[in-house]
Amino acid sequence: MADPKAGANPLFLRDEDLRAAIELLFFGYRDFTARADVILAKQGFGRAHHRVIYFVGRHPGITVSSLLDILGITKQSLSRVLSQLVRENYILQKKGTQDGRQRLLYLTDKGHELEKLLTTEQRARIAAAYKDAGAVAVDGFRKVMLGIMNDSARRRFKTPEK
Amino acid sequence: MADPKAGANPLFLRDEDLRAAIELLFFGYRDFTARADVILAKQGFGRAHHRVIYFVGRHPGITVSSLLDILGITKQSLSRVLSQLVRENYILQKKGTQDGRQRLLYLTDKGHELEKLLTTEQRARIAAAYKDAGAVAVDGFRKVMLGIMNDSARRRFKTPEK
DNA sequence: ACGATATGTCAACAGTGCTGACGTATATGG
DNA sequence: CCATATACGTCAGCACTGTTGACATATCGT
Repeated sequence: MADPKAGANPLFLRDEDLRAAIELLFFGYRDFTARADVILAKQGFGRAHHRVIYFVGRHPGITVSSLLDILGITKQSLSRVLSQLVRENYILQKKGTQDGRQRLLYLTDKGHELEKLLTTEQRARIAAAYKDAGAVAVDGFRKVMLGIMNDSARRRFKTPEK
Repeated sequence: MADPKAGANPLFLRDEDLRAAIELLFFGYRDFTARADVILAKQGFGRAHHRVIYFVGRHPGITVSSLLDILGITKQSLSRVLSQLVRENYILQKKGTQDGRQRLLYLTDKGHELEKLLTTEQRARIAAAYKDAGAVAVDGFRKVMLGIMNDSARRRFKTPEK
């Protein structure tokens, strides 16, 4: 694009720029998830399984309700994939010690293995894109993505959760 | 197991940074599409309908096979939503003049209306995020998203296609 | 003891991918 | 002109994932 979109007039957003952004998100997200989808299909799993595996790996001991908050789906939808993952020994449930109603979720070794298999390619893809783009671009990417998401999701990134 | 972060990655890319990127994409994309999904649901449509509406609006006169290339789905999947959109008068098909086998796709007025309704909020969301982030960040966002997507998709952005 | 909360489950339905199998119209090369 | 390839459409069936609605059980807190 030989167009002066930056510089003197940085806030002037043409329709073309907005359309481009929509498409960057569409193609980027599609290609980002495509490889993992293939691996999942071979195991009889889908993207929902991946998300559960991912976030349980990310937050060991997470409760079912926290996981529901993160995923933004109904408990019935989660139950379908979660119970399958527990049954097939990818995820372990432990009764909460403070609150016995809770079922704390952990990856088993088998679960860790699958998580690694699934996200290795995704991490490599991100790492390569980050490296090519450079540190300043990475910071810009973060800023824009944070701006796109809802407040509730943005808060996850603002407050260090560990 | 608890901490494989620093060390392996050049350019200071910690495991934490890569995980954050994965989550930025997940939450960003999820929230980006959520509002449009609600509007679509009210019409008995889904995200697939939106994509068809969007890309036909973007490329008036596009052929079915080009649309298939862009969407990356099978013709049977496309047919289901496309024939519905044609039947309900959102999209118009014209027989190709050079090649009579082709069915060139156009939005009807009704189609344009729906497209506008669907993407107005998305554009506003992008515009707000872009404004907050600033021109430098926008450029970085573009760079990273281009780096994440596959070559074939990236080419759509490199070569100005109109 | 009682109401609220955390979780699980059964059932039905919708949307959107997929594969496989055909069918028609049109273009193109020999 | 004919044979083959291409563009498009469609029927059928299956899988995954989201939804709503209705219940059920265990546990917590008062």
